[in-house]
Amino acid sequence: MARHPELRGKPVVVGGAGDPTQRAVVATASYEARRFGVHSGMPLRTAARLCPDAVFLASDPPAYDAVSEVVMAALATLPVVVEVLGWDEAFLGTPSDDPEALAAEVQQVVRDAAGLACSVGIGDNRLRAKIATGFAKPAGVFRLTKHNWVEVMGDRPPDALWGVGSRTAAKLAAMGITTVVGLARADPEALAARFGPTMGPWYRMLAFGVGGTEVTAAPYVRKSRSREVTFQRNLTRRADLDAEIRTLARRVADDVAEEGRPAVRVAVKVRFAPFFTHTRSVPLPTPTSDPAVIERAALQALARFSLTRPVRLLGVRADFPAPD
DNA sequence: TCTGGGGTCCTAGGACCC
DNA sequence: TCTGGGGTCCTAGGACCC
Repeated sequence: MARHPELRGKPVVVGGAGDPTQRAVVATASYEARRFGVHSGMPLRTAARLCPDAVFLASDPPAYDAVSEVVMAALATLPVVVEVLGWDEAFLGTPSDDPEALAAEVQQVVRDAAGLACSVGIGDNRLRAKIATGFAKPAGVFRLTKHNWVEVMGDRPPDALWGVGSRTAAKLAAMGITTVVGLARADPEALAARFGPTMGPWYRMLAFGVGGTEVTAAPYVRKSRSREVTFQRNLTRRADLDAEIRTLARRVADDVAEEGRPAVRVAVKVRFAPFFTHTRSVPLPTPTSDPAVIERAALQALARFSLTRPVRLLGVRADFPAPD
């Protein structure tokens, strides 16, 4: 909307190359488009069917990188600890007697710096602040704390919680758990038996609204770098697969070099038609950033697959050593 | 001819060791 | 003529998030 004011008020869908006949998904959509049922993650093709009059725009990551930097730099001028979460989100950590006033200040600072509106969620921990942000949209402010947690969240489905997705929600439903309150009252032993000793009890804690409060400005240390590509037409020839893996491996090697730390493992991801995804990985004999070694390892990993079905996606990932 | 790209974390099974 | 118990490491897959 900032780049194309003439599109304000119209249904706009952003994703892929902006061509709804291609294999790609919706990155984001204007509220006008959402009214037709369009949402993030939906195939562009489907979006075009639901909303044929929508304007389709290509995703432009370099532009979002640049604007994101402007926004995050603006947030850094505030008397808070800023923890960046991605292109368009950050935790701001601070005690405050008047968080709504601070939220208004945040919105003003972002508007001045980037000409963008934003939503602010206020919470007494990270989980509640994060969930509150959803209720603040569009461009509003919402406060979620222990005082209104049950009232706001109690009757909602468990996947309203940050960390519970559709798969877990379905498993919970099969156990008879269909609300946040129901999850809070669930038997921890039963949850541990179903989801493991870490995840089971953790889901129940989420239902109580329990979450960490620390916000850190410590620099982000990546644990892996990866590149992947979905082909517009499935690949079947082995020579084509090898060539694509070489290209991806070289891009990953560039990323590893940029990281300034050697990689210890290389993994290859293959998505077969219609949609089965498998991975194979090989440890590197010694930590390295050498593009030739990374490329050879990727080809080795690819060779471990039985490549009989058509391939719709290939990916290469390099892992960095785990911290001591 | 539905289903992106870039990440993180947890789980489970097998190998291996004492 | 039946094959323990405990531990660690490696690997692949699943789930989730932006």
